[in-house]
Amino acid sequence: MKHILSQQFFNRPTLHIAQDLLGKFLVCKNRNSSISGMITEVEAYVGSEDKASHASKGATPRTKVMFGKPGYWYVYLVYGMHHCLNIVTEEKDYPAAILIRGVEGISGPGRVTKHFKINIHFNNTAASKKTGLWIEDRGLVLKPNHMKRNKRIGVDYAGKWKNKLWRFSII
DNA sequence: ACGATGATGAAC
DNA sequence: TTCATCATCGTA
Repeated sequence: MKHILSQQFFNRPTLHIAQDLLGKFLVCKNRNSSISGMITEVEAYVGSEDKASHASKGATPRTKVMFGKPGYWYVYLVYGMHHCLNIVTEEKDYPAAILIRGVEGISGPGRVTKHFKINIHFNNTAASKKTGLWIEDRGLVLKPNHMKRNKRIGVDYAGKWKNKLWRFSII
């Protein structure tokens, strides 16, 4: 009862996927090591209109991956120091992604990438066993009352979009 | 409360 | 080519 989330899993409405990702497991594997952890907090960025999303500026060299196929990683360097890991969602040409903000025992997107040793080289690669970084379902079922939704963090510049309750976490 | 630290995108 | 900005974190 353990399977890797497919590209089709990510070709759905982003807010649904975001909630579904809670309780799933992020796995990073190479020839020397294997690390995994339960996803506990995510944040959604949906569409070109979302001023909090990098995609609101259109497709640029950095953001074009958000306009690509679902199930691909979007990794970027923020504040010159920390990497952020996102999974691209929804059909090609519709820009959306979900930021992995926390896994069990690790809180904060910069800490997640540091712990999993995820850097820019994963950008625009598929979430799959082949690339060594994927998300899997281990049969864990969360009850709705064990989840909560809140405003996103670090997007105070985004006008009305800063108030969207698009951050989901396990209580 | 604030500095670190460098890529990014827009303006010039 | 310059410049402001930034989906953060550790230290104070």
